[in-house]
Amino acid sequence: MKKKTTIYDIAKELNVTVSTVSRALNGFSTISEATRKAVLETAKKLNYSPNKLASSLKSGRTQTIGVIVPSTQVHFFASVIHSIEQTLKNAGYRVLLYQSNESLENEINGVKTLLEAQVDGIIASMSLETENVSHFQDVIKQQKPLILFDRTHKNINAPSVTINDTDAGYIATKHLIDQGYRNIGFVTTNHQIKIFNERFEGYKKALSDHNLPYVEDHVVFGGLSIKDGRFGAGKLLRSAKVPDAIIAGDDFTALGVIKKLKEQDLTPPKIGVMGFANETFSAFITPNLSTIDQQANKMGAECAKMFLKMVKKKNPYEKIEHIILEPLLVERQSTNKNNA
Amino acid sequence: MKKKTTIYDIAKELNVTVSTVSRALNGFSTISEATRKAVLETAKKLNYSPNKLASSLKSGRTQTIGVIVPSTQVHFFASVIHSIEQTLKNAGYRVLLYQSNESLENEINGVKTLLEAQVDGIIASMSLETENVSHFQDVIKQQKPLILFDRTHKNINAPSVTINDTDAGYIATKHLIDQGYRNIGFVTTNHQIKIFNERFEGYKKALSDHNLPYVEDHVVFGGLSIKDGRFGAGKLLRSAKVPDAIIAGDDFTALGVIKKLKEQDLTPPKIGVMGFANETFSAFITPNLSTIDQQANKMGAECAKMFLKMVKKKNPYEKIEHIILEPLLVERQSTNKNNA
DNA sequence: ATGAAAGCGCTAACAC
DNA sequence: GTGTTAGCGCTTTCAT
Repeated sequence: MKKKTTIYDIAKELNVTVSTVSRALNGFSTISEATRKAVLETAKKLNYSPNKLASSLKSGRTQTIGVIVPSTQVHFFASVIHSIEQTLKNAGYRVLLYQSNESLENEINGVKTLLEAQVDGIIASMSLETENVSHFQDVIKQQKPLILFDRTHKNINAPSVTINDTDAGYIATKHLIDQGYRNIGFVTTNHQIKIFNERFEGYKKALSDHNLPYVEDHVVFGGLSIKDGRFGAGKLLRSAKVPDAIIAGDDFTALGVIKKLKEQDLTPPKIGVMGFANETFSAFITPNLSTIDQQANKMGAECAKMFLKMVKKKNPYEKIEHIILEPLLVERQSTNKNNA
Repeated sequence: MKKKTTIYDIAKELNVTVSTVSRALNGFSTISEATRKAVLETAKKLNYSPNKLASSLKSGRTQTIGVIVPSTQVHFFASVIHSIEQTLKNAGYRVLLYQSNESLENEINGVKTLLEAQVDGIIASMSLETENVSHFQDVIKQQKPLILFDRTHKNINAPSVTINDTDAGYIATKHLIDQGYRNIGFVTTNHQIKIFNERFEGYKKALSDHNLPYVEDHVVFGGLSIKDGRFGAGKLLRSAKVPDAIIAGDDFTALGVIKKLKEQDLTPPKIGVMGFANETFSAFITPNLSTIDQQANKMGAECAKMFLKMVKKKNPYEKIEHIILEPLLVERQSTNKNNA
């Protein structure tokens, strides 16, 4: 393995200095056309490939952004990552990926790792475990752009891109009410993540706006998964007054709810079911699932644009923007009461 | 924004030299316990965070691996990335992500970008467009580990992790035959990617092993998508002898096939349908879809392990290993002929 | 239009 | 056990 070509090799070959080569390579205007051409040719001939590490060390900027998500296995996060990378690569940035796996410890390590790698900024969605957010404060302290999406936290004063989750909860509930359902249950999580609280608030507000009582027995706090959905539905079916519709914390949980209901011959829309997230499968299951679309692609693109905006400011935190996307109601069979 | 602390600041504070600090920080044994402790404390006090860029520049290793996939939106790739990152982070490596979006140009740029970022190796699955592979040869020329997974190419002499796609095609076909289907159609792609050719070979071999004729009209070459599936199914339904089962190139295509069949009141398993990939939704659609699992998580983990093995050799290409995982048959309703 | 040289933060070979 | 110093490859200020 022969040593890699550096600008010194090019300089030597042409009997010029490295500064000339560097300028030629970077398209400075103070270089004679002849020199530039010679440099470019020699670079090609010697198979030169720039070492961005060195220029990063000098400039203090790596053209790399860190992205922290719970898991790429969750389609929503994979989609957000997709658009972040797509958008940012066009602006000359690379994406360094880190998964927290819903663990706070991992997340802390992620921030540390990414900062040590000298990323120019971080885009993150928090783990379910995260309550103390001091690791994220470290990013802000360094005056590097930090953008939070979807799962944010009240104690952190950074820009964010979210959907309006109160609206999301409201819209989901209102949709069920509009369809004629009156006793609406809710299977959600007890984690202290803003979005879940907000959806719950939206749910309560919709009930109250439509003069429906809030029934404590109609809310199940647990985890979010197919299994939790089955469990939640089971619990609701055993409650004093059985709900005629159920909102689940996400589409997987909704799937569990549906499975349970099918077993009891209460296949939706007999009992209405709504999810959150609009996973790929939700359109294809039977009955297909009404849900709230969280605009993953748009969210990723907005995060990327926000980063690009912040990164060119001397003080990125001078004016903190919060972008709130509107949740989209996706009406499907599982809430189509008239066809019950 | 105050300047970041370096080992020089720590050295000055303690009246020692940077080498001492460096040694203490890196746990060299030639440092007195007292000094080490003092350094560690001061580092903490000054909020020191190492600049890995600098050490990478010095050492020539970045502890970063590049991963190139068509798109994180495809669940299979997202899963592979998931395990790669999980496995590699434990070994102290970071993952730099690049999506080709099935475009050769992007893929070429990806390799270039990652090499310029001085990654220690690359794990990649090729775009559908890729026929010329010289950009990948550049990685090998640099003697950096290159590991290809799932979508490989005959012209590239690098380690790979794949599933046995001939077997996959064979197993899928044989399963249908075992279920009693006799006229088996195939909706696949015309792209020159090894895995698709191999599945097709497996399909033909299974037919011949079971004394079934290979009927040219029963094979549709097109794209892979829900739409292509509908189209392919439509074409097969119009053929002289309508097939009683259809294998689709992937689960999305299978979904399209199923939709078309449902419209014609030929809902599987009336006509049997098999997919490839075992996407999340495949278990939840109606009828749920028999498919071939490609062991995404295992594949990612194997890629990561292969990289770790190669990276510690002086000549990583001394002995090129090809890991071939067995495809897993996932039997579900869509091929359950006895329940038709 | 080009050259000389300092320095980004860290490591390591070589002294003492 | 600790210090000195020369780079890693590149950018950039200051000269010429």
